[in-house]
Amino acid sequence: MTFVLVVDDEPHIRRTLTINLRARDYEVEAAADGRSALQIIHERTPDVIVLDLGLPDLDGVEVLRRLRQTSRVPVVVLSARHDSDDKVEALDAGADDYVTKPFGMDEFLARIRAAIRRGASDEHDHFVVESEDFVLDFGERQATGGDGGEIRFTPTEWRLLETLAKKPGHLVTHAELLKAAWGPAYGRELNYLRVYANQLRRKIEPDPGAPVHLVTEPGIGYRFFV
Amino acid sequence: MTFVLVVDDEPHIRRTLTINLRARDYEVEAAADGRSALQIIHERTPDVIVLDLGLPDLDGVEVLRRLRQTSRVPVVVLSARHDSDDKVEALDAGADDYVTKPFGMDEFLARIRAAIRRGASDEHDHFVVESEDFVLDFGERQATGGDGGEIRFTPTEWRLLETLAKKPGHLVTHAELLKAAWGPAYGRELNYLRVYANQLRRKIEPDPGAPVHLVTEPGIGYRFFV
DNA sequence: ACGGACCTTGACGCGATCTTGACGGGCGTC
DNA sequence: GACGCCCGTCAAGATCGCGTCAAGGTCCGT
Repeated sequence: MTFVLVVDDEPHIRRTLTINLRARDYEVEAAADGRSALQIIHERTPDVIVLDLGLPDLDGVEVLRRLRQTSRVPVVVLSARHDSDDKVEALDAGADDYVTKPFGMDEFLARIRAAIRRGASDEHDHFVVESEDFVLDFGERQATGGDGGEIRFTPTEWRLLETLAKKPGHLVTHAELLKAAWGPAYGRELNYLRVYANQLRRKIEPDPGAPVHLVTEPGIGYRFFV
Repeated sequence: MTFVLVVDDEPHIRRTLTINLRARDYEVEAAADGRSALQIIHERTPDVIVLDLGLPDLDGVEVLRRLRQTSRVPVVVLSARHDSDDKVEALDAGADDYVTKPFGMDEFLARIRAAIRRGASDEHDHFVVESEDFVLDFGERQATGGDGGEIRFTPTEWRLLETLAKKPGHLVTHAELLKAAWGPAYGRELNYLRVYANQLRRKIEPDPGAPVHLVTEPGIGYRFFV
């Protein structure tokens, strides 16, 4: 089921969008302000987010920026403002699309479909990785050790592990990992990677001193083996 | 350099967009009809495509459909029609964004940036060189010997090998190799090359004393044979 | 305000890698 | 045959990248 998050402070709009989306068999959750939106996103990443710019607490663009630190979820921005500068700002902050109120429902739904289609490419969200030493369930965000005990990961550790596990056996460069786990603004903080690679190894490697799952490719990046 | 393809039958629009994009340091190519657009795409995939719907030969939506059978390149559709149905059709055919003429250049450029940002899903060049004695996978940075065992190369060795392997059979001069592997400041450190050519031969030549893959051209440079 | 979980940042040691200089051999020229 | 040029070979020292650790700092919920 495709999961859509609608963020708008006007109850009327929230209601209209929710009803129309539910009628198309989307699973919809609604938030009235930025904080609760970020909260929901943290708990469960939506497949697409509909975001109004004029929010009571945080600015919509600010929500977008924070979101983009950690995620690539498609975001369709909604706004009453026709001002071109606002559009530019939102798009550069990481919005995928910008729809001006008032808008036709058909067009809106088509843009949502387009956004979901794009997002679907890199998120095989519900996949599970199993090995002798651990089971990683990326759909449920849950990990089990070889002895059956739960392994706990921090959000950043999990994001790293996920981008590595998406391409088992393949080289993933430093830059790719930093972008995926910390956001597009990070590119040179190699020490972060060293610290986290270390932490991951302690949790998934039988012998962290001689890693077999998380292998480093000197000067380039890392490689994950199931 | 980011490569943008502009497809529009109106010379005036083509010119305006090309000039504005080039001013932002994009590499731009323009096509006036659908067939030549598909031709260009076939030769070299752009990072983003700007596509007008009203083309003289093929319909824009048709171009989009054919394109989407083979590629996921971001496409920004341009149209004079405000009609909602057209938007829906284009978006469902695979467009990433839909901009209605007339539009502000700032907004247009922001949408282009957004499209490029999404499309940049860091896939590296995936060229592979195979011979009896080894397989070199430059996308994965992985090398296998004739016996199936892994061959390990240091970062500098890879850079050298890559610049040589890009032109199999062709002469590559000392200066080219030094610039590619060590940077533009290096040009006279021939001894580096000797040391590394030596190391490479030990790893890829069946008989390092009589090299067949990495051949030296006295006084000029080296030549790589598959 | 307090405490805990998490993220950031700097320092340090070790091993791999790079740099540098020296030496010897093949080849052509004088 | 002697010399110079260019290349291959080797090994020692310098440097770099990585793993490791621990001390703040930040953000959150209680």
